[in-house]
Amino acid sequence: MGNAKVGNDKGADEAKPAASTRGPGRRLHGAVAHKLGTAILSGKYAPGDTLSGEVAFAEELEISRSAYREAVQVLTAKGLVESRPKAGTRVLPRNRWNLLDPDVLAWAFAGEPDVEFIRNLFELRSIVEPAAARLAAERRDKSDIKVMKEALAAMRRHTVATEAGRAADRDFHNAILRATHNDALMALAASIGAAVNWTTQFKQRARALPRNPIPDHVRVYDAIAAGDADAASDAMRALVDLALEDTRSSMQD
Amino acid sequence: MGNAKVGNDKGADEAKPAASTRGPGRRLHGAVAHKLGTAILSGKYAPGDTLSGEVAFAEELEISRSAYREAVQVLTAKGLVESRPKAGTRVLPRNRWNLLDPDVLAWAFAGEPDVEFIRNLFELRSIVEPAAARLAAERRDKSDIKVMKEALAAMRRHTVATEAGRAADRDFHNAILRATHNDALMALAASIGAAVNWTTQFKQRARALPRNPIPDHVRVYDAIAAGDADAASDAMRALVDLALEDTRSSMQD
DNA sequence: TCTCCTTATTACTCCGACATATTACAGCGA
DNA sequence: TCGCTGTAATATGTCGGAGTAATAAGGAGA
Repeated sequence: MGNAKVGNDKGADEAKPAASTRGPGRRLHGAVAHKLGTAILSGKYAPGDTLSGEVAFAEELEISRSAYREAVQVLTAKGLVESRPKAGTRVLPRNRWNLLDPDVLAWAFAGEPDVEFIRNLFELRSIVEPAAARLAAERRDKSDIKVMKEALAAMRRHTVATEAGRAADRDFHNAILRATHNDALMALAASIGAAVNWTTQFKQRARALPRNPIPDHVRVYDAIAAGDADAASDAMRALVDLALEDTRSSMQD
Repeated sequence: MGNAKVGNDKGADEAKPAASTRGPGRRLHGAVAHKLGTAILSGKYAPGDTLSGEVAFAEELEISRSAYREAVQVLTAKGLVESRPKAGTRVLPRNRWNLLDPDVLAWAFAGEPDVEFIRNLFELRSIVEPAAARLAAERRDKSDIKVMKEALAAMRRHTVATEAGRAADRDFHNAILRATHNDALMALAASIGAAVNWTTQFKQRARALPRNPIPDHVRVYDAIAAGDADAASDAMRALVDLALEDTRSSMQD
């Protein structure tokens, strides 16, 4: 069989390979992609910067070149970097980034998120969500309403101060997007849901829940359930505007 | 130096490694990702299906496991597939796909695109673009107007029948998104631009340019240049509605 | 019937080498 | 001196194989 041991014997007391967060179900290259992604989004590597060569960087991270390359492929797929022979791997300009990608959003909010970017996300919400609520009011079926009702009940039960409550909030908004029966809009749900989640988390970080969000949500729900498109659109617009106001006031401190 | 030849000697007359489209600047794993991506988007591999194991599939494609794995990482990053030990690599349900990702959109339009999906994309356009035109009218600066003016001139010069004309059309819409000075909206530009491009290509495939799109664009441009937000929004809404109508009529044949 | 454990399968990680593409420079010619 | 062309250096790209770890499935026991 051969006793030639060539595998990864990283030494008996080398501890662990630096990849900080690495639970089960979280692969090594995924952890590295997360590490590099947050580094880029936080500005540690600016657009135009060239990363150290594969060999050097992989060695620095104490991982194999294969794992490093697979991580870079992920970043490339999301438009963050570009690799060319001889030229190296360099960070692309910001307008090439897929900012709506759920992972990229997660990386953006991993550190201290840009205030201007949060404003932009709310502007996107204020465009998409009222229109989505209008369509949902026109097209929702019984099961859509059921999901929204349950999400609303869960929000009431847990409040948005808990993780379960925020998940219910996300579910509520996702249910509206799904009720439009439009795949393209549903794809935005992941992005918008992420924005909803992290911004609410930010709101309550600053001050303890400045306002009860339940009534706003109930108004949206009632309008959609009643099939009143105009009312649904208006109610959702009011909800987003109020959420933006709360978030803005808690960020200006 | 050793004469032990172990590298990739694919035989003298093996032709090429099956990866069909593979130009310079187009890596092997990129080509494989494209191949698999189009296969998934076209429905050749349905959600829930399990791909053959790494070894078997890589062998079938006549590429190394490394290249195959890097391609799969790309698909994973875009939410198309998920890999787990023992379970294999399986196609995720459609609602997990990042349908707004430019590459995914390209793969979706590589074959015969779903008519319903095109309708959904137009619905997204009819939500986002009028709102974007409104913001652009409020925030545009001189350079924004300049870019739009040039794109419009290029459209007039080449007509949308040519590739250069379609590129100008895309540039025009991108310029509007960019004039909002909102990063999140600009990220949508890539997706919407792709939709604009392929749908116009489809329109003229069926019938030779049913209507001159220039006047619609001029109305939008004038309103934005004049800073009239309401007019810009209305003009853009009309433009998208007319484009949808043209596309729909050319698809129903 | 249910839970726990064992086992087999599959993806995951590592390694070292060779191939290829692209940049940068040097030499040459106009 | 300027511009072009061919050559060499270098980093990414690709390859094959070996060994590890995680998980789903099946079997043993309660």
